[in-house]
Amino acid sequence: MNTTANLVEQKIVLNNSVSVDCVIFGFDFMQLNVLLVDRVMYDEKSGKELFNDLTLTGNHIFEEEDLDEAAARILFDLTGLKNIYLEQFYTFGSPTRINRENDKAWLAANGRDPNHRIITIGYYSLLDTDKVTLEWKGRNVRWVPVSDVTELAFDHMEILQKALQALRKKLTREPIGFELLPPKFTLSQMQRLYEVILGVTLDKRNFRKKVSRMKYLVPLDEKQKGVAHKPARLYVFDRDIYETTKTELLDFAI
Amino acid sequence: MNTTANLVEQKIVLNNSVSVDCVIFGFDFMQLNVLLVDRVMYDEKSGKELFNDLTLTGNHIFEEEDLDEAAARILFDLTGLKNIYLEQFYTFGSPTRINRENDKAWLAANGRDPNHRIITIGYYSLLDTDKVTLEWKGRNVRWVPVSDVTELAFDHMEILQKALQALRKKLTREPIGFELLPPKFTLSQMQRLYEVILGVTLDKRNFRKKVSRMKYLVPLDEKQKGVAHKPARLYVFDRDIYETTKTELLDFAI
DNA sequence: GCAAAAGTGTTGTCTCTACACCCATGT
DNA sequence: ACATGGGTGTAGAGACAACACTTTTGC
Repeated sequence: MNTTANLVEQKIVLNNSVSVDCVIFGFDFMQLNVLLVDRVMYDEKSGKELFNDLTLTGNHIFEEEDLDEAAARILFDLTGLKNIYLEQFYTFGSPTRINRENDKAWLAANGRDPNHRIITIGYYSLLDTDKVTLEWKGRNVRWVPVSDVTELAFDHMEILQKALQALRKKLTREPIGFELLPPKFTLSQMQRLYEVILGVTLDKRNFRKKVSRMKYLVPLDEKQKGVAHKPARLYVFDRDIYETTKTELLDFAI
Repeated sequence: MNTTANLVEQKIVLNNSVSVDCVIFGFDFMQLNVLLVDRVMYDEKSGKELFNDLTLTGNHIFEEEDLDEAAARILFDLTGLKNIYLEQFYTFGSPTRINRENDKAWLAANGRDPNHRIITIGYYSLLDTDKVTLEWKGRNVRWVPVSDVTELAFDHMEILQKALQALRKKLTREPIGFELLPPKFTLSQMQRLYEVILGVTLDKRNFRKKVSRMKYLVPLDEKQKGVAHKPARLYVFDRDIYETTKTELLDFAI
């Protein structure tokens, strides 16, 4: 869904039947958030508010633009960040994607044909909420804790759920979380990251035992400073070691 | 890519920028095959063969048709089979997907604009080669062992590789292979299935130990008949037990 | 009786879960 | 001195890889 129409006018879009939707997850050590856009619709005559809800962030694809590039552009336009972890997870194209009255009314009011099907390619990304100054902060884009989201416009709730599922599956198999930690981090910070994103609690000793087997997690001779408790050892994530030692898990599950 | 143009004319297609490509894997206990379509192009004047290669199977999406339905229709048109395991795995939309001369010439000769980008949604499916009577058998659709495929038209080699990767990952985590076995099967047949599709060899005793922990694999009081060796016990896959006992693996990997 | 595939057990190593206390620092 | 999070070990259970011989059938 196009929620940033002002940007589209600058270039020729590929066509009006395909878009990219980004599920932008933000992690802040407290909770997992998702970036949502306010959608408000007023009655044309009375000016009365008809509804006020939220959508994911999306946009059209430009000519000469790869799908990944379109997703990265949407992310950049909203956050000013580049080179962020971004992954395609599913494409949504049911002919009945848009069938609620609110959604049809909103499209019609925004100059689009509510009966024209749009296929949208879903991407999710994961970034540090605190590193972002939202371009539209305080206006209509904001972070919402994922656990608070119960309803979204269009079929965006379904897209969000599928994105969350894909993110969690990925995080359990690959080290995609280290961009969210400081370059030097403590094991407690790392544990907290996994707990927040996976929505579980983990045993501290067992977590450390597991982690001590990850060769790409390099302990430093350096400790935290200025904390009112025993200072923790710092670690770094070594991508080179990860790339050279990683092994496919082809062992099949019960 | 549209390789079954005769079918498209019957209905209105959604638009000319989106298609579905199916990577149809066929298993036959000997090897893993993929269904490919011959693509031959002749010189207009001399009638000389310009090239002769292979493509995956694909088609446009009709109005009022869900993406999954489009993929199922392509599969049905080629094999006459319905209710086959089918899964969306990735969407390909690079602006430079089609940039080889052969591909451009072929599109132009088939009345399409070689510079018009088509985004294609990839599905893979998995079925029993022997259960299929190819609708176009002997004409231009045929099974090719996956290991023999080194080159395909367009970006279809990339699509095939990504499909194979997705299939293998899925097979290691979920019981998607039982449609390929007879309703009552032996453990050796099941082991062979995993070996062929994953491209590995497994230890018989360890395989059976693992399998004996899968409660949804129910041993019968019934044995093979008419085989010139010790007859094997037969098993059935119980989907109900699988659904009720399956558990998410959220344990994260090293 | 022979060919062909079925079926079975052990050992050593590793990983998992569950669980409770002392340590180093800032205030 | 106290509050705060850091850091550690064990035991029992289950899973893993490696490895070789006997059994049952059809011919």
